[in-house]
Amino acid sequence: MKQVRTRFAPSPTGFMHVGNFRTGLFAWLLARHHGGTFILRLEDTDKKREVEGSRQHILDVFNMLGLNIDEGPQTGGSFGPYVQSERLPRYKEWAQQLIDAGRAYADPYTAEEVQAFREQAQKEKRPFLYRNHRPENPPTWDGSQPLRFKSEPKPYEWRDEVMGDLKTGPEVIDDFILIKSDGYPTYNFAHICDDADMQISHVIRGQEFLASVPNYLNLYEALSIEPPTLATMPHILGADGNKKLGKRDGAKDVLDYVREGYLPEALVSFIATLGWNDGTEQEVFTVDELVQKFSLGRVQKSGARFDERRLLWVNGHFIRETALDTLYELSNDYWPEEAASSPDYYKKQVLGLIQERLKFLAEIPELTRFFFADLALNPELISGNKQLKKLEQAELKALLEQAKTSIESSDFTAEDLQNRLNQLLEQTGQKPAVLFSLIRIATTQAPASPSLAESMAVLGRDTTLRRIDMQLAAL
RNA sequence: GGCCUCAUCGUCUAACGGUUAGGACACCAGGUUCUCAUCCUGGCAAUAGGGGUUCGAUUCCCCUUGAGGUCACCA
Repeated sequence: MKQVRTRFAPSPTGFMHVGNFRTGLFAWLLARHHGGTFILRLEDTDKKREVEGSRQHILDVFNMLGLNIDEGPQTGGSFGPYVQSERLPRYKEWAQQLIDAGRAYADPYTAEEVQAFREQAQKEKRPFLYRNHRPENPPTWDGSQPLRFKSEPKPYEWRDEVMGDLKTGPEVIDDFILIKSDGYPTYNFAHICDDADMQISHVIRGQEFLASVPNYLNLYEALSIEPPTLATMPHILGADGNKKLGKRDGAKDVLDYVREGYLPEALVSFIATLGWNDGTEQEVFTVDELVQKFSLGRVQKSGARFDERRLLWVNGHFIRETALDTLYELSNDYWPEEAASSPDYYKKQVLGLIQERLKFLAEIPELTRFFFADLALNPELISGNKQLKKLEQAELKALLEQAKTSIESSDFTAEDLQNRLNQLLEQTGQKPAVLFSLIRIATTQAPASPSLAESMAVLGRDTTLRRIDMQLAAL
């Protein structure tokens, strides 16, 4: 089997969303699965749309999600340059080959004239075909006009690794532009040349290119290039509606998820299983498992809706699976301001207590703030508690006093505290829902917290008793 | 409008032509000595419609419907 070389070829026109990224991920997985090479190529032939910083952004995404690039703008490689704007002379050579063979010609029309043809076709409800207006004696191409491909319309049948066997008639083949009047090649031309020059074995791309494939096949023939294996990915759709996921309708930057504390492995597992599965009932995958099991044949043909709730679950799953020490390292940027002066061992204990209820790391502050600072007394926690609101203030106060007495003499290990809490249940005859809620509210002033004994053990004697006193004073 | 693609629970999906159509997320109910979670148990919920082929169709074929893509000097 020939060497597998896949590429991801984004244009640097802004951030990368989940839909874009998945195409890159699948190309990467395919290369890794076959022990091949993964190439990043920047398609920056539209200078008007280029966005400053996109190039770095794309590299950041791959870097942060742990997808290493074998050849690319930053890494280099023996088929460079890997930026299309630096390959202009090469496209001229390919173009000359077509001109010499009589398969390319200068477009003599103005943009307005072509637009008029287009509108005419639209009015007549016909698809627009430039070749219906192909000039009989085109001028010599001097670079100031667009250079067009002289197509040879014919039917095609080809195999797509995802979509299966496809076929079209000659009516979809047209004379598309190879080189624009600004001297830059179009995607349609440049990617064909580059894929050939870079010996790409598999082209993986989105469904929006499916309709253009026959044109590409026509061009491959004209250039005597053996076409690579083609694989078309269905679109990822936005959460609501059926529209392809796009920047306009609020698709989020992949790096935003990273910033919010979604773990790289969770993002990779989730995105990979959006339109791919291994045929078993396995729901989450490590990167190694994906590399081992990935195949284009099991990629879904239909579009998949992006459901953030599932991502949330996958991420929570990975957070719970992660060793505490590792999770603590990852949590570094997410602690609340109040924790600034707290020692590592303390923060790590806190993290251990909230690990199983953490969905993404940016939740750490709201889940842990009371471990680092006394929160203001919140009377609604008691008045709104369906057990506690039934009791008189005096009863609550007496109960809390009694609890304090017992807790005061604890050594503040979680075990001892739990024993004392159990004794208090017997002594007071109260239900846990009453006694524990009261103490929990007093010591945390938070609507939710980890289990009581463990929380108090981490908070320590001074803080626990101080907060109980503050609550007593308010009752 | 032409051409192309797609179609299983709300969502992601599984099912050599033979299954009570399976799993997961979400949701609902119960359990785990307090809250929020985790975990466990149970529940709700799907083959778009119509024709064929076949002993038998989610699966193969045709039509309809619906959704998406494309018809750029954007990719």
